[in-house]
Amino acid sequence: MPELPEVETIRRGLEPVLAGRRIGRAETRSPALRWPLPPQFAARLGGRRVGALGRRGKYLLVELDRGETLLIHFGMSGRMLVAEGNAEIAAIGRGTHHHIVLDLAEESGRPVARLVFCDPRRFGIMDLFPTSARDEHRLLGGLGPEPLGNEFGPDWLAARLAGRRAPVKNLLLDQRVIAGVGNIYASEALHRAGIAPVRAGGRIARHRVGQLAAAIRNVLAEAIEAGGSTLRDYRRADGELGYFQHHFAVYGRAGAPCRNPGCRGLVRSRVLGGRSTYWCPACQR
DNA sequence: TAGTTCACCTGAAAGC
DNA sequence: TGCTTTCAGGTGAACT
Repeated sequence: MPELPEVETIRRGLEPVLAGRRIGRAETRSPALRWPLPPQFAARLGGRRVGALGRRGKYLLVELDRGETLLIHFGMSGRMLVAEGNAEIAAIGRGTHHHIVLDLAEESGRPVARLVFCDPRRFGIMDLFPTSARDEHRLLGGLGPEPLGNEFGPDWLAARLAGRRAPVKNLLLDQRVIAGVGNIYASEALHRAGIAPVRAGGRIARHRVGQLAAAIRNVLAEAIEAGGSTLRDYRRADGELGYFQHHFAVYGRAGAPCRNPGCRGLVRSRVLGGRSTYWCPACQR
C-alpha cells in the first residue's frame, strides 16, 4: 500500500484538482472494497463542495461541506486516477478495477475533471463520517502520533517500546505506536538506525531509540521530498512515478551489498510477522 | 494482555 | 509458449 509518503504525495497532487470544486456526479461501480461502502454512498457525495485535503497516517481525509469528511485508505494497490479535459474524461473510469468515479465541476456546473479510485486487490477503504466525530472514528481514534509531527519523538517511542518483547519491526508497523509507517519504511528506518528488526522492542538502549525516532522522521521526509515510492501498483496522483525506490538501502535488495560506507555485509531477508523484512546483519544489531 | 497467524482479492513474476 | 504456483506495500479478527 501507499505508506505515509505516498499518501502525502497523493494528497498534494489531488489538492489543486479537488479543493474548492463541487462533486457533480458520483458513481460506485463495485460497492465491495475491503468493507461495504456506507449506505447511499454515491448519492451522498453528489453535489457536495470539497474543502481542504488532509491526511492522518495512511488515511486521506477529504473535507466536504455540510460537516462531513470522506475517508480514503488505499489498501495495498489503491490509486487515484485524474483526468482533465473532455477527451481524457471520456476515456477514463470504465476499467475493470475502477470502483468509484467522481466527476468534478466548477460552480457553474461545467465539468472540469474526473477522479477514479482504482484498486485491483480491493483492500482499499472509503467511508463518510461527521467531521466533528473524527477522533471517535473507529479507524482514526486509536492511531498513534504523526511521525513528522511534534508529538512523536524519542520519548514517545521509548515509552511505547518499553517492556515489549515483540520484534521492533513488528511494533513499528503497529499503527497505534506510530501512524503511517509501513513495511518498506520500517525496514529502511531500522537500517539507518543500525538496529536489527528482530530485536525485542524493549531491549533497545535509550540512545538508540532516539536514533530510531530520528531515522523514521528522516526516511519519511526524504521519501515525501522524492515524491513517494513506486513498486508494482503505486503511482502519484498525477500519474508520474515517485523516485524514492531508487534510494532503498535494504528493501527488496536481498543478497546485494549493504550500502553503508565501509560495510561489507550482504542484505538478508526473512519473513517477520508475516511480512518480508530486509536488513544487513553486519551493521544492524 | 501481548504476540502470532490467517484471510481478504487480484495481478505479476517465477517456476516448470 | 502456456499453465501453475507463489508472493505482494495493510489491517482486523481469531487464535495461542
